[in-house]
Amino acid sequence: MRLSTKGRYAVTAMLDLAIHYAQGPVTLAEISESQGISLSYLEQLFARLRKHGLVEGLRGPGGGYRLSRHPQDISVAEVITAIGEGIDVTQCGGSEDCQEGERCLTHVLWTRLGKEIYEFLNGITLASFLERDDVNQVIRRQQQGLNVMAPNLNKTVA
Amino acid sequence: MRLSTKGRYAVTAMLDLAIHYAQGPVTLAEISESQGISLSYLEQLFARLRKHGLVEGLRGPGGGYRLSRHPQDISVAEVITAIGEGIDVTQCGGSEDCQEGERCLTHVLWTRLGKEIYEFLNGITLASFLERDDVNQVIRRQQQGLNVMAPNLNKTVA
DNA sequence: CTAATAACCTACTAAAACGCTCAGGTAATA
DNA sequence: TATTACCTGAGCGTTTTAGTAGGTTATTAG
Repeated sequence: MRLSTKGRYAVTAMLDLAIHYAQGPVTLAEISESQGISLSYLEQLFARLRKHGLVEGLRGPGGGYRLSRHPQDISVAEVITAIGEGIDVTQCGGSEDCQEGERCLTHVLWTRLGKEIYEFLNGITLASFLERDDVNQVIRRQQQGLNVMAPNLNKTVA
Repeated sequence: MRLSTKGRYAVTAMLDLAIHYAQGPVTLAEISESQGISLSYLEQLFARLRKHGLVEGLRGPGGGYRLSRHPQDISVAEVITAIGEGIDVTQCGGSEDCQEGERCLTHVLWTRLGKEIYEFLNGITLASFLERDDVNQVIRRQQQGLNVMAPNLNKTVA
């Protein structure tokens, strides 16, 4: 479980897709401009998100990216682990071959904590996060006059 | 809120101190050997932990490091933020000067999530973590014949 | 059909962070 | 006074970060 700016980019970009979930695909150029992230960098991040089946890209004019699953079914943990491929491996090999000394203790302690953090983030879905009062307020303020998407998050789109 | 190997080192080292809390100071050399971390690197990490008032060093023969507060009163979040000084600052300055566009949205979204993660890790103290059944079992297995510290975690030491 | 669009792919790069080593301090205790 | 152990800083190789550059495919609007 690694956590850095890279993860922030990925999560906020995914939230962007979630916000416009009912309004068709979003281009990376739009995300790039609105969030101030380099386009090519976004492409690299989305390549990983695509490989992990979180998004799908539609080519050509009118194309862009959209979530391949419902915002309810994508957790923050999934997004973060998708972009951080070389996940933390503890020094003692990884699984079984450490039994003596405290090195094994270190291993147990950290994997326990890491698992806990993962479970926590896995409980937060894109939809659940956007539905929170304070978050929803900001989104609504940004979309004055536009279609508010929040109510649409709860029904499946054909 | 950043999370990497560096944080793992700090947290596991602090847990080490917590385990031996009732048994006097622990030298960095011991931690270095038992956990397989470079001594000088440990010294650098502990310099930061000390600056944040989490540990105190005792010089001279028989010296070492010990927690400056009770394991109950030190959270995992504190340890991680102590060693990661250059904490994540969002691009839009940090606080107030972003009001237009979605950049502000990004800001709000991530700080909200980051705060949540912090609160979660802040709820886990060194003591509470060590008291868990599965963790405690491993510790006990390591300390066969030695003084088991777990019961001591609940009472203050003079 | 054609031209514009936007995903997709590969390689490269400057800067930062990471993990560590080395060399030398300074302070406290036996 | 000698040992122990904290403390500091400089430097170094590697990895990650964040971004650039330049291309190719696929799709669609005109």
